[in-house]
This record gives sequence, C-alpha cells and structure tokens, in this order.
Amino acid sequence: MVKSVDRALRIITLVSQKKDGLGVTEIAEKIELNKSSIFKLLRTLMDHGYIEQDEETKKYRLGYKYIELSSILLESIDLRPQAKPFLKELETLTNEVIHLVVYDQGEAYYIEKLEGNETLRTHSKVGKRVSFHATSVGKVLIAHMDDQEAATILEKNGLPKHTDNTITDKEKLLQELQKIRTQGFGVEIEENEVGITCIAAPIFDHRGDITAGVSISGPSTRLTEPRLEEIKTILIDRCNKISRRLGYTGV
Amino acid sequence: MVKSVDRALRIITLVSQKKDGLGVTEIAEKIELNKSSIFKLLRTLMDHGYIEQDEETKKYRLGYKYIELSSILLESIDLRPQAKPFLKELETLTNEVIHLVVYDQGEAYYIEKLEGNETLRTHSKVGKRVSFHATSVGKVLIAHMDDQEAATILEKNGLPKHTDNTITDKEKLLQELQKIRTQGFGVEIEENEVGITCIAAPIFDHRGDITAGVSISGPSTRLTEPRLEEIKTILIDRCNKISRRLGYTGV
DNA sequence: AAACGTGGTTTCCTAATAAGAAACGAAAGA
DNA sequence: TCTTTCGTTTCTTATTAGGAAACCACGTTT
Repeated sequence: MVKSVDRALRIITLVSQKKDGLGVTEIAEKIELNKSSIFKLLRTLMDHGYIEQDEETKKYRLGYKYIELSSILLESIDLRPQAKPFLKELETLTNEVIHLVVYDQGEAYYIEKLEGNETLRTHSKVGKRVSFHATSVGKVLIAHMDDQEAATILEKNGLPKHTDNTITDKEKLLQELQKIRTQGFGVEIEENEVGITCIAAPIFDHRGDITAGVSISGPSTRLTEPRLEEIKTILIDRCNKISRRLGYTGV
Repeated sequence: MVKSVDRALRIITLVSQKKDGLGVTEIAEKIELNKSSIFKLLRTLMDHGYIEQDEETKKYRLGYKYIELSSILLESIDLRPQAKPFLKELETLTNEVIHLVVYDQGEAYYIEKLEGNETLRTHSKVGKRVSFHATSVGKVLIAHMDDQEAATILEKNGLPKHTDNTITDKEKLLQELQKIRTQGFGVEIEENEVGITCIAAPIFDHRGDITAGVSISGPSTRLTEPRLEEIKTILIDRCNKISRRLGYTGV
C-alpha cells in the first residue's frame, strides 16, 4: 500500500462527492492530514488534470481528465468480460444453464453460455438467434425497448407457435411485457420448448438502454415455483451488478 | 509534486489506453520504474477499485470504481461552469457579445451572456427564449436534433418574419440546416434584428446529443465577411473544447 | 524430465521524500 | 484598521517508497 497514492485517491473520491468542490483546509480535515501535504497531493492531481481549481472560489473539484477518460471508457467497455464473473457466480449458485443474450440491431444472440454441473441439461448454442416472443430473455429484451422498436421487431418476426404455451396473441403479449417491466424479470414456462422453463432479467448500459439479458433455464420438473422464486432474487441482483459495471446509474 | 502519486496517475493513463490491460513488467518498462514499485502502486490502485486484475491473464485494466464514478460524473456536470472559461476567452479574443444558449425540452434559453468591451452593443437578456428559425444559435440547435424533434418544434413555432432577411420558407430553411450540419456552424445576417449579425456553433454532450450552442453577435457593420471568417475558427475550436469537457468523444 | 525463461509477487535495506510545524500573504469580514 | 481565515510556501526530520535481488508458478524448450 503506497500511502500517498492512497491519500490522493481518497481525495479524488472526496472531491467527486461535492459538485462545487472543496477547499484545502476542508479536505485536510476530512482526510485527517496536514494542509501542506494535501496541498502537494492536490497539485500533483492537478498537473494530471484529475483535479482542477476554481479560479474564483479557489476550491478544488474534479478535472477534465476524469471526464475525458470516463467517456472514452464507457464507450469501450465490453459486456462479456464484465458479465463473466457474475455469470459464473450464477452458475455455481444455481447449477443450471446460464445464457447471456445481447440485443443488436433487431436481432438477439446468445454470446455466452455456462452449463451448470448437473447432468440433465438443456441444449443450446452460442451464436444462435433468440426468439423474442417465446423466450424469457427475448420477452425481457423487447419489454425494455422503446415501443416503436419493439413493434418493428414483432411485426417482422410475427408470433409463431412453438409449443402449446407460446403466446400467439399480440394483446396478451403486450400485457406480459408490461408485467415484465414492472416486476423486473420475465418467466417462460414451456413456451419455447416442451419441458424447459426459463427466467430472465435485463442488463442496461450507461445510457440506460437495454443491451442484454441473462437467462437461467432448466427442466420444468426442477424449476418449479419455489425454486424460481429463489433464483429470481439472485438473478436480478447479479444483473443489476453487471448493469452498474457498464455505467448504469438507475437503481 | 508527489512522485508516487504522479507515477500512479501515469499508470492509470497507460492502463486506460489498452482495453485488454497490461502486465506489471510491461507497465514497468513504459513508466521506467522497478517492477516491485509498480506492483505496489498497482495494489494501492486496486484497493481503491481504480484498477482491477484479470483473474485469468493476470493483466491489469481499469476498474469498476472508474466506471462507477464516471457515469455519475457525466450525468452531473453542469454546462455553465464548464463553458465559462472558454466563453471568457472568446470574449477577450473577439470583443463581441457572447451568448450561451441551452436547449431543453422544446425550448432554447440564453443562460449566459458576456458583453465584450466595445461600446456599441447588442441588447439581450439572460433567460430570454431564443427563436429557432431566425437566429444562428437557434438554427444550429435544430440542425443537430433528430428530424422528428426538429419538425415538431418548427411545426409548433412556425416561421414568423422578423426582418426582410428572415427565412420564412420551410424548404429553404431545411437546406440551410443541412448546410449548417456539414460546415459545423451557422451564420445569420440580420434575420432576427436589423443591423445585427451572428455566428454560432454547437455543443454536444457525452451521449453525442446537442445540448447547447454558443453565438457571437455584433453590428453587421463590424461583423463583415473576413471578420466572420476569423471568428468562425476560434468559435468552433472553443465549442469543441467545451463539448469534450462534457464527455463528447466525436471529433 | 530437467533446464530454462518469463512474468507476477515478495522481501529487505537505504536513500529518497512525503508529512508536519510553522510562517507567510492575500482576501474577506468586523 | 485590525482580525480572522484560508491557500500557499518553506524547511527539517521521520517515514516510506523505490530498487536489487530472490522467489514462485507456469509454460516452453531441449
């Protein structure tokens, strides 16, 4: 632990909390360090543009460098590596099949799959396209798009019947989407494939737009109501964490 | 200058440039510092979440803390204080009236005004609403909105004639807007007020959306073609700088 | 399979340096 | 005008950051 660096970073955190900035003395009190030491740290941070001093009030606030790096960073974060550790957690906690599905220009794709350890498995392929109306992730994705985009997708793909449970009525689907938005997750019981049940939650990016969804799927015999209830909680929790990793600030 | 902090910040900058991260040795070479020193610095940065280590590759990359702070930060930056110093520069460089105009939900307002030092002045008030079709800033603002939003505004406000030069024909206005988009600035010669000429450039935020415009205005007798040419260059330059301060990455 | 190389991590010592005390200077308030 | 406050500077000493070298884990080569 490099002490001066530690202190410098604490200064940054402190300064970032006060939009209008803080004075040297104020910072010195909070960090519990000598004024002159704080001053020197601030100067170093200033030289790098991480902190800047208001010319009039003499107070210190976050600098342009921070903003510069942030925006570049937010644009360049990759979903997959950010999500991976959380997906792994879901895998070990549930022992079911975990899917990461991204939405990109009218299409949804599986980009990650974790198998779980149990023997009875659902079959799926990374890269395969996802049905929007008949899967939990698909429903979650369209539920959080703007209405126009969702309408275009549904228009284009229609509502083909996959099983007896598939929602083929548009009105019913719209109600289902509303439900998904309010409760924060989506469930699908044998709507896509007989014997398979699924639960999914959304991932949002730094602009607040939906970019992906995570689903947990398994045999309906195992994913019964009480089990889904358990899984739901941790699924939503991890999805929120992934969203925050992408810079999402809501919730 | 606190040396260790300086080095730590250089590490951050370095790491931020490589999306996939860097190893200790790699960093040590670039910073020209001993491996162990770099290691200790990295550990400190890690403890604060500014840097994180990939579990598999062992490489170091920017951490969640950065992302967390950035997104909060980008949402909370105030345009006015960011723009102020650049507007002052424009003022001293041109000696004309400088206006900062924000766009917010269908309306445009002056939120900042700098007078210049010369005697002959245009009159305007901070807080006053801005005409969209008859001023250079107004035109710049609608030029960079999406078509639907621009159409709504024009529909609502119409194209009232202020002077003989006011553009009252919709087709002609649309052509003008196209021109503004391609050349990156807008000019208005006595379209809003007889005797006053104006030039304006756009400011974009971190999402790439237009949020404001800066205009420089003065008597037409002084703001002649060659003078406008000079002013144009520095105006666009400062506007770009302000945009970058707000996290804009384009250009 | 053993030797070698590479890259991350740890240890330890000492020279470099960050921290603190105190003084200074400018600005704001009484 | 005097006082207080706050940012800045100076200087000295105890702290500590940095460097050399060794260590360890892993992968590759011979």
